[in-house]
Amino acid sequence: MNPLDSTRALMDGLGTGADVCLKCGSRSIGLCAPLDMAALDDMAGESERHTLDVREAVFHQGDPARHVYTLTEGMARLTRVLPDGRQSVIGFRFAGDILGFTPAAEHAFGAEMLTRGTVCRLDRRRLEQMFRRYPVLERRFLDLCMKELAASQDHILALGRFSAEERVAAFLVSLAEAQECRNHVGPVFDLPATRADIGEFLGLTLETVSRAISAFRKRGWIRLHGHSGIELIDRAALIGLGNGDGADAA
Amino acid sequence: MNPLDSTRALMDGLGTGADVCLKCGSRSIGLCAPLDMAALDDMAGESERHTLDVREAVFHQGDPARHVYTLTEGMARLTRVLPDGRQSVIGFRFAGDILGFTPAAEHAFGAEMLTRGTVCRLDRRRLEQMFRRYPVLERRFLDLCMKELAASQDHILALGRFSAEERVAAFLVSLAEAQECRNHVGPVFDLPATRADIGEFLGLTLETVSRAISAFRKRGWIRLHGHSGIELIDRAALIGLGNGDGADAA
DNA sequence: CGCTAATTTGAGCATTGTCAAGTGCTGTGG
DNA sequence: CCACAGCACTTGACAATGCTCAAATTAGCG
Repeated sequence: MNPLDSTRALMDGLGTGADVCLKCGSRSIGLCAPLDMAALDDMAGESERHTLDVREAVFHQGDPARHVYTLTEGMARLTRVLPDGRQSVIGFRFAGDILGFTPAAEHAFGAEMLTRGTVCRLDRRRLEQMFRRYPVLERRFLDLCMKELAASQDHILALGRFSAEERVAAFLVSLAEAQECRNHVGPVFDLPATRADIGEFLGLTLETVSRAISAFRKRGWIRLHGHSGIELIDRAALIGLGNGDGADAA
Repeated sequence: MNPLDSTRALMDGLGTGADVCLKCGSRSIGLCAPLDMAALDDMAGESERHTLDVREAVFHQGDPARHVYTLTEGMARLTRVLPDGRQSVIGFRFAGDILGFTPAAEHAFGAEMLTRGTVCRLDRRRLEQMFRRYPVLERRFLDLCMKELAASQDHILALGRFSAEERVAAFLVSLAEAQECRNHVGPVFDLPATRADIGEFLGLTLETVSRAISAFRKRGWIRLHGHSGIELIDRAALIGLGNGDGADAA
């Protein structure tokens, strides 16, 4: 593969347009945004592009963490399995997000595609070299990490304090915002995660997720388009539920 | 205050001994571990030490994030309040931990002391200058951030998939390990968090936390020493519950 | 020693999980 | 292009975990 193609792939997938995203507030998503062309060419020589099928794993929990991935196309879920077999979805990732960056020797969770998609793979040792050569890149990682930490804390809040419907509402809104961040057009969003995936993410059973979604549908807040399309009709209502700005507010 | 005193305070509080902690695996806790003496002196000139009382706030949710704090003594809780008044404890922090570092303009959560203690306060702009002068410091922040992120994901797993008793067991074990990391001696650990604090952290009510602790006591797994002392008699049993290594394991 | 706050414990109830059966996409093969 | 098979989803009835409300008990602190 031509190294420059790989660079373009990274840039395209990462959505490195000059515009500021109105929803997520960041100047751009993805890893390489702060690098100039010379640095990008430098980096591109080291990265490989891979295409993955639905339900295919990017890496497994426990794998040696030899690479860092950038999801350039598609949607993935991060899963963690407990010793007794219980599984949990830690989070979802979209085009432009980084997968599998860790200072640990092994991946603490697995990553599987929910759609067909592509990833850019970069050797971890090479990334460390890049850090030394382009310090701005390390700062980029730190900022992304902090942002992810903030998102994790939001999720902790949701799991600890929100009812089933509140969690599902918050999830739907954040899914819509994530897709709007990535230049989605039209009122219908992709929902490639199954009810089971959503349930494992929100700490609910798939039946409870289904009931919540049905309830929203019956209230006219959403409309379903087949199994993988969803339209938010009354987003304000969903946000009201999902923000913890409940009716019991003083 | 003498700048060098402040440096010592940082070093002491951060537990920067040369030994590797057997429990948490890191070479040392705290911020300044990788800096040499010259850098420490440089940094010390910028930091201020503060003593705080029980239940006093280090900073509030929504405050402009002008400073970064190092908790040098005592235990603190991080809290987040929702618009409707529901509150959640995001986490607990101990001597050596960093508080309030964020790239955002405002603190997304508040920090309050659970015990009397001291913090070292460093201006955020000065910290950014330190990053440029000592790049190793930025890497230190990145590693700490990744570690915290991993801890958050563990917590997400616990909130989403663990029963009440499993969560309380995991909390007690992690509390014990945190104190052992910080050179605690003897079998009795401090438990300055109230049942309500623990409940808000674990997504449970204080009554449910109390029932779980009572159950452990009746099984002989723990012994209470007043309201703020706890002794783990059968740690293996608690770990078995709290690891998700349940009885249903194959 | 007495006051206050934290904790413990109990009883009833609500939300969510479990189990089960039925419906409707979606994609594949004829 | 259509029929069928498989999977995801929906819905219902019941059970259980954890919450709510209430009262009693204990620890800590002056």
